[in-house]
Amino acid sequence: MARVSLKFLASELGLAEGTVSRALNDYPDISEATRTRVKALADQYDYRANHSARRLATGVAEAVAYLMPPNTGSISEPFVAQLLTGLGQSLATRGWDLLVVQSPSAEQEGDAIRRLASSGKVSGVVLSRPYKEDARIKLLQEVGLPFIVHGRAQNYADYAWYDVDSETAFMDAVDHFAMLGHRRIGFIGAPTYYNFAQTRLDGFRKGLMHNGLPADEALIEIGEIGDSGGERAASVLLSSAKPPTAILCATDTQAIGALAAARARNLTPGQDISIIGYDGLDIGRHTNPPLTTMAQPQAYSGRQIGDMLLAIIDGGSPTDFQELRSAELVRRLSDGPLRPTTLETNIFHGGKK
Amino acid sequence: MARVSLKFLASELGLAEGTVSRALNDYPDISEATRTRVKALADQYDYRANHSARRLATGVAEAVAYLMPPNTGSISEPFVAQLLTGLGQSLATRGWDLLVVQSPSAEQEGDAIRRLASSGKVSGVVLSRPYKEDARIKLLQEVGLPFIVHGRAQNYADYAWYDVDSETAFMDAVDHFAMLGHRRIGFIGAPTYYNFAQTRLDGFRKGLMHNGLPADEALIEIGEIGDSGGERAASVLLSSAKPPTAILCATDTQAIGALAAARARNLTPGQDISIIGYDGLDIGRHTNPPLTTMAQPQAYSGRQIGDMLLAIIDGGSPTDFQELRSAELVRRLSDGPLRPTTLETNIFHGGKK
DNA sequence: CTTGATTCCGAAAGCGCTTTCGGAATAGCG
DNA sequence: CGCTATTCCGAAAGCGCTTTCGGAATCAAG
Repeated sequence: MARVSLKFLASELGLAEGTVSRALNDYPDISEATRTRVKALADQYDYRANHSARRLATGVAEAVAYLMPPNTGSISEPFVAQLLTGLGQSLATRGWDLLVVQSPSAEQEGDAIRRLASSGKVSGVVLSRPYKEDARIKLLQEVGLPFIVHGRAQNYADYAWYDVDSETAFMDAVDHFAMLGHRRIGFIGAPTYYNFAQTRLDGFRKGLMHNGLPADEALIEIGEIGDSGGERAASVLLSSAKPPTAILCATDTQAIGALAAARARNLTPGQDISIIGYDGLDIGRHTNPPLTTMAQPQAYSGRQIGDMLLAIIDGGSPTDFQELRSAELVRRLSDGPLRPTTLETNIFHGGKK
Repeated sequence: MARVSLKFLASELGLAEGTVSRALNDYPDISEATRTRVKALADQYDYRANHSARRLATGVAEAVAYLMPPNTGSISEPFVAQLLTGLGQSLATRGWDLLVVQSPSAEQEGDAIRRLASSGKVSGVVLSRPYKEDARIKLLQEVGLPFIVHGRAQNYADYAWYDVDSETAFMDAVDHFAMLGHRRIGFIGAPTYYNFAQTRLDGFRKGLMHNGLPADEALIEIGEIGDSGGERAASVLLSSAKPPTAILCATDTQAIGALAAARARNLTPGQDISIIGYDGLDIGRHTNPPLTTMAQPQAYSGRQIGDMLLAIIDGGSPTDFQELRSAELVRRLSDGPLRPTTLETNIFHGGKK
């Protein structure tokens, strides 16, 4: 079944190429009769306009790129597939394509973006997991490529983004811990060049303040994203002189690692120590114990982000497309009220010393 | 920074467009002097050939599509991101693009493929998770689009594929269980329209035979992919009159669900009952208890698949690219030797009845 | 039946690039 | 120094589609 061209259809129909094209694209200056005649034959031959030719002629790429976050790997990517699915659905409503682009290293992301812009391959870009100061955002603005950020950078006034309010979520989580009686609350964060990491840390600090708790820097530990990062950070926290009785983690995967670290010390999470994560990963239901977490609504985020990007490409003002969703606490079994355990008494001794 | 065209470069250099093009593409009939002159200016203007125009002129798409498996969602997709990363790396060596395409439903996948083929958007396709009888494969062959299958369908003689030998893996797993003394071994499978599901079931059966164990259909339960499917299937198995003492699961996510089902019955996996999964998901290290699994080497599968597909597109014979890797048992804590527990005695009673 | 409006389609000019072909300029040779 | 071989570049023809423009045919109105 060889590829059929416009020219072929035209000759077959005894029409000019231009006429066939206009018929197919529903131009008003084509009679209903020939329009249906043309479309029928096109269907019959399963004709599909060559995309490159179409793009060349119209000048619109009809495609969008998703910039794959660098350092992709490990458990932390369950959301990538979900996001791509949603994005794809959104684009499919127009028959647009979804490109996945990645750069070999973080340094070369600028090149990748520049290449995208100057090759005209795509009409828009989705950027994930921005840094605090994100050069990519500035670059996208410079080259004038429409884009939307999944997350926010430190200043987020003048571009489009879709984000979850993790700052509030972390304040709420501290409230939750405080309500359970915890006063020594630890925090496992991610590298703060990621803006989300900074935001969550800020939320944690505000939460402490809001509950009249002292900010003890010794209770804050930064680790890599992922379970092993969380495990290491939790080990540090738990082996300190005055370990926390509750730990808040910047990501679920870190929290999962923290659970392991706690158990390795014969502490039962949910009883001897409380641990809460953030993300709402499904897998948290099956950890030991099931992980309490702040779930972000990511089911339809892909679709939403796609729709927003398309609107911007259509000429919408980026600043009209800034959407902040909120996360909600999903209680499972890794948190619980403060109770005087061996750990606690140790702490009290320490405190009295 | 407006987009710069060949024409602009040509006029700027006082050369003909064709000459500039050939200089850029390293044609031998261009003097070294002008070649460097041209390239310098191109660099200066950050020139990048318009891809659509180039594709139109050369006729090669310089892009490859990944067909996103339908029903994507839940935990089962950690590998998608990994695969895409690897694929992208492979394609990047040539500057080719990676398209992600999905169809709204399984029925419409044929249309999606036909559209891909007749629009000339891509020069090749990666197909994941084939069905036993996979119409998509036949279709791809008909339309003459180069492709490679990640996995295999029932007959797999005449196309390219990259797969892991799960049949042998499942035989090995049965051996393992038998060595631990188990004789009532259950199996939780996936829907057998997926060929991998059939393969694994076959491996299980062969394993039983190899160990002289009877094939008891009551010990085989098919469930959906995913944790809840596994949980349901395990519940059925465990609440039967003669429950198994060991369960083999077609996927890790099902096994994770099975762990939950066992614990819900106050059975401790690894002691009262043995459970083994397949996939080697990282997350298995954090389940309760950590999941013993047969790990497939998927770290570089994406790169490998990409390289194979490119070779085929270059004219290689698809049948020269069929690669079978093997999985290996990763013992964690969800399996153990058969021991007479409450469960066992129940079984013996049942058996004597 | 003529005139001005409409309706519908053909023709042609690109979109930005590649690639073939031929010819001018240069080099190599006796 | 004349002649053939090379080297290097210009010109032009597409690739398959879109879109503007103008004109032929049809229509309604006078």
